[in-house]
Amino acid sequence: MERRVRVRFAPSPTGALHIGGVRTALYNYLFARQHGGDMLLRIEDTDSTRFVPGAEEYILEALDWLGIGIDEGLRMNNGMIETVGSHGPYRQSERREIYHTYVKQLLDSGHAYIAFDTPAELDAKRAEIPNFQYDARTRMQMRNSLTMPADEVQALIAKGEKYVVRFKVEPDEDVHVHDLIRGEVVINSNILDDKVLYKSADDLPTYHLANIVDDHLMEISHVIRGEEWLPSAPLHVLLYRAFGWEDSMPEFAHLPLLLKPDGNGKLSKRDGDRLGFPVFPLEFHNQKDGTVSSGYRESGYLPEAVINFLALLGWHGTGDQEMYTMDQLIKEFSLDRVSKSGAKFDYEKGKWFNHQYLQLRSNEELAEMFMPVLKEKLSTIQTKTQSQTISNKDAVSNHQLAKIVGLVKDRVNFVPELWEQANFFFVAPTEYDEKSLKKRWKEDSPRHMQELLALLETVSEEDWHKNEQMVNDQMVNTIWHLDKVVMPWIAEHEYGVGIVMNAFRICLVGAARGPHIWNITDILGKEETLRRLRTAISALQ
RNA sequence: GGUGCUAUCGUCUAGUGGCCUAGGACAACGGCCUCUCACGCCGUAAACCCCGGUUCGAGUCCGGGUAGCACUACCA
Repeated sequence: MERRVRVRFAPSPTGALHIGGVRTALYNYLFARQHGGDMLLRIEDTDSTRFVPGAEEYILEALDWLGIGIDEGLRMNNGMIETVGSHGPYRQSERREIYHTYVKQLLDSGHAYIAFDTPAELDAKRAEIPNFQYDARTRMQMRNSLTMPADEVQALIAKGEKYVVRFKVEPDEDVHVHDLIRGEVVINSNILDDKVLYKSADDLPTYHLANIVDDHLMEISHVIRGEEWLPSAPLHVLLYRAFGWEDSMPEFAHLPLLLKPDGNGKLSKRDGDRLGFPVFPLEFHNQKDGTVSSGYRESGYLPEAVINFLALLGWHGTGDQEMYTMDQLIKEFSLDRVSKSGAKFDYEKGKWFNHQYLQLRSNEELAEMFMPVLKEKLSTIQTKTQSQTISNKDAVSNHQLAKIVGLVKDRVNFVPELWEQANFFFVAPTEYDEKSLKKRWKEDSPRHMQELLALLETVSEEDWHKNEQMVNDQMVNTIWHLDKVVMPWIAEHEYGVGIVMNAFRICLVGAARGPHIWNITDILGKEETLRRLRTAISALQ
């Protein structure tokens, strides 16, 4: 019988969603879509002490931004959280009643017991016995319903004494876990401890119990999660068995971890701060500890680039293809092509992906994304210099901005970088790059510029922007009218083309950089070009 | 310490016993293009953790080392 594919992403609202978690969500999503199944989102908030306000919204918004769609459970819809599906509630904190039933079932069937040991007592035990483990060897020395008379247990509970329910792990049994990525994993139950399943202190189960109960009730067919869960997978198998659900137990797939780019170990929040790149999809303001974490979205990343980048960190298709759309990923993804070993987070590759996807966007789209950045930059300059340097009237038209963006986009990886590449279009140079001057500003340059100024003054406003496209050998060459004016003049006086043009460039840009000079003069216009020329001539005497 | 997982260029990876003189991509380096800086294009350098075994033949299978990582909570 073919079981309907139902997978879930079950984050904990303890802060911003880590990029590794995003990848787990992505793989779940790809798997669900490929099999025409359901992608669920469930919130695992069974640790009341670690709850962070806003984390849930953050997680849902991040997935929404990335295009990782949710079919059931909690999801974001136009900025509002909505719940869909008939297997709810989808927040574990709202499922207390359900867990009570199953805790009782385990207690009644003898698969679990009640324990009263306080944290302090447990600590003492750990200090006393090296490698202490609460299990078959030690549980009879502890304060629990296995060692105490039933009426005493009832009395303590009635008194309001805090207790936990522990899973009774049978010793010396080889537990087999079939993993879709790693094959058969066998672990002896002796190394498992009697895990806490439920704590009366906050009337909530722990992850292990809630996870099994929910996956069963929500009819999850495949559990795709990080490798850090592999060691507890045998416990989960035992739990399914204790409930009598082994026949409908989901399949497991444990994903390799995302590692630090330098050194070793799991990628952590700290690494982002330390190495200067985001480890979260969106910027997050943690209300609990007041920290702010940078995000991919705010850093100028395109969601499709983040998806592509993440997809290839631990998975690879059959060929040499690197660029994948979400639809292609859905088609090509397969768990047996997921690597077994951890992947160091290659931030440089991420930048490259963003560059690729940026080039695929239209100039108009990029201009729209760049507009807020531009406005902000211009306003800070304006306040700093009392608007002396703003040369381009007040507003830049969308059309004009798209044109500018088109000239420089191939040299940036991120939208905000457009400013560094295009700032001279909006602000006249106030100083001239020393290195460029040293190399390109010659003794004759002031005289050359003087003559060039005179020459350019003769060009009509109309001719200034004129150009024609020459097509030959599939190459499109733009011949500008100004080119036809200036080049003969250079040739006639036997000036060096490089010498004149570079000096001219410095006058307009302030440095030896930027797109083709006639593109610059076109955008700047005659008036502004000549003004910058005059300013430079007097400044660089 | 215990248990488990993993091991190909600096990084992500292709490789499922002969197609491997180990392929691609990022990064690095060099060249070309060019009025500049970039982009782009072309090229260079760069890896099978070690030791055994199986086999006519091993990066690929097996065993043992070694190393890295994860887990070892009334966290998830």
